[in-house]
Amino acid sequence: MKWSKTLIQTLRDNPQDAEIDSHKLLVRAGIVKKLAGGLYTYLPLGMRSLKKVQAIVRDEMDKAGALEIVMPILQPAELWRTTGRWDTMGPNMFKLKDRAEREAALGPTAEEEVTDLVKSVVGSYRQLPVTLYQIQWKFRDETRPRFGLMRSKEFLMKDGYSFDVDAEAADKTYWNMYHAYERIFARCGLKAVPVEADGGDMGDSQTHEFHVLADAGEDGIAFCEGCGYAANLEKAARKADFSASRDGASEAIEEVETPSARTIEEVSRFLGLEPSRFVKTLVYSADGKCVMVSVPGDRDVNEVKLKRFLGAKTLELAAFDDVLAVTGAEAGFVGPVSPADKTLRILADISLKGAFGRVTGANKNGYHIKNVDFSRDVSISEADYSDFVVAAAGDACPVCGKPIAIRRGIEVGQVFKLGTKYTDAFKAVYKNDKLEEKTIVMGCYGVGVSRTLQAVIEQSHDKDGIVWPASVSPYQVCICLLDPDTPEAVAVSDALESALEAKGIDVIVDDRAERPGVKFKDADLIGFTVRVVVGAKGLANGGVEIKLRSEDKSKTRIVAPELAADCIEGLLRG
RNA sequence: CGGAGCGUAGCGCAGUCUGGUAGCGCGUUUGCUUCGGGAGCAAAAGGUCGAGGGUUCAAAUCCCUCCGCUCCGACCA
Repeated sequence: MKWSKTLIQTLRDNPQDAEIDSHKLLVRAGIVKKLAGGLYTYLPLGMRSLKKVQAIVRDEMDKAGALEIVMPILQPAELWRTTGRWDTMGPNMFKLKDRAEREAALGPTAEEEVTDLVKSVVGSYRQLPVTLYQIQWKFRDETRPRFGLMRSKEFLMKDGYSFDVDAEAADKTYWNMYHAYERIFARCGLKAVPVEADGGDMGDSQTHEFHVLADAGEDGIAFCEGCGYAANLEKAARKADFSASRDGASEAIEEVETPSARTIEEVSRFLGLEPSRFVKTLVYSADGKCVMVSVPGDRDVNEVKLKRFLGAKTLELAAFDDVLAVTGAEAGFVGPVSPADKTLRILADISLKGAFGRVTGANKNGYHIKNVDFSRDVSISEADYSDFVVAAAGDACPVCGKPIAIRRGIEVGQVFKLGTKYTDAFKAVYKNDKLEEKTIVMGCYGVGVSRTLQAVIEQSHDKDGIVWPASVSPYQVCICLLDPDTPEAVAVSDALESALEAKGIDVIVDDRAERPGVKFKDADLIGFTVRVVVGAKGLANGGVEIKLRSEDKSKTRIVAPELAADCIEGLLRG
């Protein structure tokens, strides 16, 4: 392909609406162009890379035994009402009506659609297991689209769904997909790490997210250098540290006036004590019923853990009036010691078990209590002490006890055991060899294809631009033809282009009437894996100049034109 | 949805406070000179100043309403 025949627009300046490097580079290199917030056009270069990511995903899914299909983006509302998600997904779905007032949604995912399909097609254990997948545009009405392709309203996703006879078979399928995912991301040139995650509304389901570590990532991940434990912060557990709980002696309770000091920060400054001496107490409404939870003053409540512990469908901070009613005080002065409502269930973080010498709210506006002893002053049942805080750097790893670190990650994929949540709702059953009806056991597997593209850039760029891995580079080779008016140079370039194409290597020839500097800058910005310079000066020196984008200028190889194609092939292979 | 900022040529911006001819850099087009890391000179094209309304002799500028974009937060099977 000749540069002059394609459509490439590069920009010198960073777009004013881009924040992170990969987003700036996507735009500057002419990979994508924004149409509106969260909506992007893939320009010719971007389309090429996107197709390469798709091809890798498709290849690995096929090798793993999955079958490709395509399902409609426009999904009837009835499907979603069957599982109740028409309402629970609520505003995250783009909903619309046709001229006959029939409701539908632009698919944000396709569990309902695929389960409905399988229910009608599969009836026998002989047809199982089966895994179906599609690479299809998905739509989510994000409250805040961000960072280019990282969180957009419309994005390309590979979504796969497995159907097995029982949990044991589903487990095998799960790990089969897990390993396929490891290969997919490795082939895209990404270092993606699988991390344990919370199953959310799916209950106790097992799930792993695949994360690309990057400061720009939106998710927090707890890591243990010691044993390799990795978990999403929503899920990450810790070995509770009791040391801070038991310093000092247990003294008599003492009420102190703390007017207008509500936050831990304010009260600790007011009383001149470390935040860790305090107990932070919040009142939540779980499925409409109030519950109180206490955690160390320097920690945050992990609502996902709390919700899971309670088995609640909904969990939110209790309304102002409810807090007053159950505790007798306004938020800021509540505590676990004798709240107004004697039937109020009180939970506390495991690290507070047996703790004394603590400061809590007094359930009386303007007052706190000192010297609280949890085993003496607080009425919490044994079972209601659990892990309710967000893991933090330095916490003890739940597996090996070494201190954990917190990193940021971009979630590029997730594998998930769904159990029978959807097959129950749709009554998707099969008959076993004894003619008994059994419910199909499901799993689902997602790859954010467009997000993966950006994750590659986020993980692989330098000050000059993108550094594409060969597998997803829009063109693997860029020939900078410095003298497009010199027949000898053109002949060398054309011959090399043909030789590379004959080897199945895609190549773009920069044949523009631009100065060398412009071509070098653009080649670096777009980041083609291999750069070849064909110019009169080089040819006089004995050949063409070949270098990897990832290499320094000093590594440039000068190679005779007839040997160049083989040399490049070798570089791309490895 | 709450808080903050922004909207002027394809891109990046100045001009707005203090109303009076719409500007700069990059890019684009043409010509000449250049030519190994974003060249120089000369000429040119390109704008409903986000939209609508109001005030005024006069509005990019002041007032009102709306729309869009970005960031922080909440949210995220």
